[in-house]
Amino acid sequence: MRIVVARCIVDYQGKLSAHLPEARRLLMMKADGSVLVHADGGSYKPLNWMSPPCWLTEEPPVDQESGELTSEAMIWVVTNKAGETLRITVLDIEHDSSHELGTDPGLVKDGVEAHLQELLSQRLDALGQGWSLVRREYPTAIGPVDILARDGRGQAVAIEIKRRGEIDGVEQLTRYLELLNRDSTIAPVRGIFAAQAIKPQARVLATDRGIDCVVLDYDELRGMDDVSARLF
Amino acid sequence: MRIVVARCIVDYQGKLSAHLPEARRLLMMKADGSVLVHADGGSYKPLNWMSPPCWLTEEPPVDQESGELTSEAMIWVVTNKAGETLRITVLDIEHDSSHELGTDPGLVKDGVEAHLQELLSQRLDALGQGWSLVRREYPTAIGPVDILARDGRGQAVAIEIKRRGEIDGVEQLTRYLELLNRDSTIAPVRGIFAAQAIKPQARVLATDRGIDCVVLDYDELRGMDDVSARLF
DNA sequence: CTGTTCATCTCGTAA
DNA sequence: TTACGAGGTGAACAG
Repeated sequence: MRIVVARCIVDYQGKLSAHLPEARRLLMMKADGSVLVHADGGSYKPLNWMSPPCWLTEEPPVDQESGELTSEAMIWVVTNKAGETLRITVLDIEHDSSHELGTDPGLVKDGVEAHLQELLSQRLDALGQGWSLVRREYPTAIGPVDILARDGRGQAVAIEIKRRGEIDGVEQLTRYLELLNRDSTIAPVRGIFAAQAIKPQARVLATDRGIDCVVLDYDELRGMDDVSARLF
Repeated sequence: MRIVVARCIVDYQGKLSAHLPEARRLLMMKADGSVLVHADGGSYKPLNWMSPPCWLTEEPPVDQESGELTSEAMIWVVTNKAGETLRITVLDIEHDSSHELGTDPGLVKDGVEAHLQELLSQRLDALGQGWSLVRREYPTAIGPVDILARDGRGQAVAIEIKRRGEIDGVEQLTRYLELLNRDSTIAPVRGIFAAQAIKPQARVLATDRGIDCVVLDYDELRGMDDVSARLF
């Protein structure tokens, strides 16, 4: 990885056009050819970048009109297969170093949506007494339903789980319910939209369609003994 | 901005748990307190990070069990208001430098959805003869429709514009049409789904619902003289 | 290979 | 401040 701190001008031409006026920035060239342009603020997203696979070439600092050499140190041009280009005009370099990092062993995660699904499928009693799991990832023609269960009265229930409950999730569950209710062997099927947090508009849409909303508490699901409130 | 290249172990505890085993990585500390941990590959997303506002403190390298100093150089602890923490155990430092970058003038973009909407509203003649704009961002109870227009026969048309036409865009337009068609002053309203590219499944769903699909050509809309083909 | 879904999404913008 | 939608979304996973 090569790290450069320099005054620079950056132009991206591709899916859109983007231009960065002259300023001092951090330029990161990774081993896979990708390039990142970072400012001293903002979050993890670079101001501008080129994703791999891509290739970096260096253009001589020739003025496009006069054809003469300019005072600029160099122009880096990064291109990918789709023809998108990132042009970095480097005006002066404050720091330049290269480092051998090797391949990274990678990130280990815990607590994503898959875990919520696993937990809830094991704790259907959190939804009410007598609930039973039919199966996780219950297949339909348009994709798998997160959980198919039966409630205390034996009626089929399709459960869609999200970390954050937004309108898209309600649409998704609606499509599943429409399909499942055509299947006479399990119809009628009702829906539950379960998430760690549910946006108001998503709740309104769900309610309008007769879908129940449930807010999941990760810690409560994880705790084996204490489920503070039955939902049904 | 401080740039450090070092062997390190990283642990994040917050919205989820994440762990990075020991390896050599680039650590970026920005002026706003945010920290990024980058490997020499992957795209622009860091392996691990903490977004601002947050604060970095340094812990002495004390072993948690024995209470004695360990051989580790130091532990950086980054915390935010929500109590999420990023702990970086720095084992040895290969590079360490600080740079004054100043505030960045920022990015200038061109070619996003807003431009498409602006262009199309000015070039409704690209859809057919005699079309007229009612208004952009036509308000409904569930949000504004991108464009409301009238076609050559005076019928109302709701146009939803996306850069990439996917299934949720069709769902969105469907909801608008349902609402608009309850309004007797403008009903019947038909729909047009306009995008630079439309995914096959989105096209199927749109067609099934009687919504016309239009592929927008950015350059063609921008050009004043030449509209190669009328769409209706 | 395409298509779909998740994300510590990030980021803008409007109410 | 919060809520919502777009993104050069990226990244993982299934078909």
